[in-house]
Amino acid sequence: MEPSLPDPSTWTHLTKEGLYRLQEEVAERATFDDEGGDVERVAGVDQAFPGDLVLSCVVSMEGEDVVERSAAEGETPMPYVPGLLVFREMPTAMAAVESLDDEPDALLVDGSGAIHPRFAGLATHLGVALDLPTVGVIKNLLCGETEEPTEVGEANPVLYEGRLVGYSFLSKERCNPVYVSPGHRFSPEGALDLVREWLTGHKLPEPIFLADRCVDEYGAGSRQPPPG
DNA sequence: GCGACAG
DNA sequence: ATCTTGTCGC
Repeated sequence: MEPSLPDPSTWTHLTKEGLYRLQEEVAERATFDDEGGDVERVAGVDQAFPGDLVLSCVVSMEGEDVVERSAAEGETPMPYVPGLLVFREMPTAMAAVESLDDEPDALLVDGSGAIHPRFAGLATHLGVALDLPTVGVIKNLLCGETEEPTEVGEANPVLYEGRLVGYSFLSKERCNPVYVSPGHRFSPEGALDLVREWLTGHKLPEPIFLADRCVDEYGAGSRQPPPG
């Protein structure tokens, strides 16, 4: 059995180099192959940051139906640093996913996967920590090179350090492309397929779109558990 | 040294 | 991410 990753409470005591090392370990444990099996239930994950708080919402779906929602909140552990976003969003995102009554077959995360300086974005950390297949979707490229797609449905490889880490993908007319990458237990192609399957007319796949709306309402309202 | 840089 | 009105276009 592999040794478990350090507890989130120790992260703030680590140096930048220590955090980099942690990400490298997570990347080593991640698998970028399609070994998730049948994917029926998919949950979207997104965060918001009102004041000093971190709010996370998860919306679990099967087909067209929302089958469950969950939320979690906490204080910001540390400021946002490009490449180290995971240490800011992980704790509440994990808590929100773990508070679901029924575990989904896969996670669509508002954050990157293999498209990352050390091949371990938020989606990868969540996947490895929860042992769930995950896919990362971002709106701005963190690293790597790609040819921007110009036609709806067009997807082009994102290369970083000679590796295929994901795809730039035009999901909707008159929108900027999104960048899709495997988090854990998905290949770059499988990750792109999952995003395509969960597109319903919005720029982002429906579970993430709804998690986005959910977390906004959760933060704007009386911070009560989100309604159905 | 300078700029770039998920959310 | 967040601070924010109107406005152009489907």
